[in-house]
Amino acid sequence: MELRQLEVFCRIVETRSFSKAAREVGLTQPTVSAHIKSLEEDLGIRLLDRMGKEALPTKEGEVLYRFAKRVLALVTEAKQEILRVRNVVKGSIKIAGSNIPGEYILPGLIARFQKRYPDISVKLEIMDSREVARKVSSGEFEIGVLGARMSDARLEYTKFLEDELVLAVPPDHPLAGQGRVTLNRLKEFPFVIRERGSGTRMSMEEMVARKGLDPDEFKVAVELGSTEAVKEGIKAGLGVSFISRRAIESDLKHRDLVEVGVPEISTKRHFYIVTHRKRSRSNLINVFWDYLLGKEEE
Amino acid sequence: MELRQLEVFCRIVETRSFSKAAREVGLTQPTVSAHIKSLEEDLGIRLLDRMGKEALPTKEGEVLYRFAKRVLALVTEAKQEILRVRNVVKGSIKIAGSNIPGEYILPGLIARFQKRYPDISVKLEIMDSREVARKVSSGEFEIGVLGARMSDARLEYTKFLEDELVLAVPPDHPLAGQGRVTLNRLKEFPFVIRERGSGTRMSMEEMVARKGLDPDEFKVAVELGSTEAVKEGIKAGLGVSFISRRAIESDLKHRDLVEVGVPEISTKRHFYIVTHRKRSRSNLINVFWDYLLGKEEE
DNA sequence: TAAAAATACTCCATAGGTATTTTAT
DNA sequence: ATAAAATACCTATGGAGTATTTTTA
Repeated sequence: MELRQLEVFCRIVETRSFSKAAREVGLTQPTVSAHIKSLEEDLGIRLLDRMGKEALPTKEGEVLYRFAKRVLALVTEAKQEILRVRNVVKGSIKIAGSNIPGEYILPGLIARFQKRYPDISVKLEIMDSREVARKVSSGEFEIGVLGARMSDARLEYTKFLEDELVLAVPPDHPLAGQGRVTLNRLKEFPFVIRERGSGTRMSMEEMVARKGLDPDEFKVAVELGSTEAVKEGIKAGLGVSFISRRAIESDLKHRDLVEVGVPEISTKRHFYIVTHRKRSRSNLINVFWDYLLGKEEE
Repeated sequence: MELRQLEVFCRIVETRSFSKAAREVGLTQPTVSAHIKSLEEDLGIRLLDRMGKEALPTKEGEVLYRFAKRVLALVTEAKQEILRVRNVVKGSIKIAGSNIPGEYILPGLIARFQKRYPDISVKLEIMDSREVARKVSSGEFEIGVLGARMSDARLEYTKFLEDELVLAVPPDHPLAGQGRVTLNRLKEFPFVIRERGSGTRMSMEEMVARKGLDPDEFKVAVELGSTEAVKEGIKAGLGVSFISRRAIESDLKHRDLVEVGVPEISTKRHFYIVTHRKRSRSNLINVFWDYLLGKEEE
């Protein structure tokens, strides 16, 4: 059974004529005859009584007609709905955000985004950068924002905002009064660091690696699973750490933490928007994507 | 857009794989790929994101999936319903009956028929024989019962019960005491006759025509549109008439009318079941048809 | 006779296949 | 390396046409 056949069939029932139906659907009469023959053979039942002047549906034909009309209407509706959905800016977006962007950057951006697009609901889930990458890669999330590129050929990264990793120490720390420190000297002090999978951790390791040093040369006092935990760890005197300036702005202001420069290394890093290379972006995601990048330029 | 394509598409969405879907619908993977390609080109939109390991529907694909499932379910339902309807003995039958069968024969038969098939509702419409033929010919009725064959190549007649036309006169009529009369003598008496289109009228005319007489040789006092009207006309002394024995049984018994024999002519006639030669008989009609002919044999 | 449907046929698009390549994990 | 999808290519079915015949009003 084919849709074209159903269309032809319906037209015949409506016009009571093969020839008229043929004209109306833009086919020739023999083609229409063939369609009906094929349909009747397919169902194993006579659908139309050809009564010379007019063709009338049999009992079974009447049943088919009712169903066929519904089927054809559904197909038409589906096509319209598909076209409509393409341009619609209404629905919901799921974003995977790593710790720093998810806690210090995205909430504000999303709040403003929702003011501009009140019909789009946004859901943000926070996890570490490795998870962000994994879940975008697997298709669970369409879009993510994270603090380091995770190597995965399926992923496409777009540079987002710039960030700076600051060496933060407690106010009573030996380095607190010095303002700056060499990398070599730093090795003497225990560190509080994030888990593997954290973008901050990765950026940190890259920074020292670029100077030819092995991250393992540094002393690790404790490994913690979130930015806030690391901050508290530093304040408690467990050690020092590189940490996003965005996460400790108020701490620096209140001198709960003190920044120490490390002139040898570049402490800049980027956040990235990550999407799946092979996944088509929905209209909604495009709107959000454009919004994020627009904000960056401001 | 074709139904096969929709089926393949749904299977891919469900299995998240072209190959698995291909196996499940009994096609090869390249064929499945081609179907999706064709569907996507047809709609002008990407429906599935091929993400290596798994294929996920796009936003538009999700919309199509929901519609496609409904369409396919409808088609399945339609097929089942068509098969079901073929064997069902439930529904309604419309019968066109001419005056004599409609008033004196069918009501009783239909009453017994409905006891045997309580799920079949029967509607009987009474009209003269010509109308019965016309309405079956035009397809308005599937079946009719009438008192004379109307020439119409589209119609198929099946002999039904036998009937007899009786020359009926009022009790005070000159012929009433004689028991029999010659055709020639009959020409002296005015007739009450049915309208053209009546089976009784046609049978009557055929009877005399078979004897080489012109029906116009008889005197027509008045032409009336129903059997009952003719009966009343005879009783009122307007004239005599040939009339179905079935219609005047009680009148003869009570001597409200008197039968006069006309030995020269055969007064037998048949009723007929009439259907359209080219119209397929529904199951219901077949059941009724069989019932009628079964009754006749009893 | 005129109009409608069926039939016969031709043509070609495409659904289907197999074999192979490309791509992604 | 393996598995999936895409591509290339071939075949045959059947959808579409034209021309004609058959049927019926």
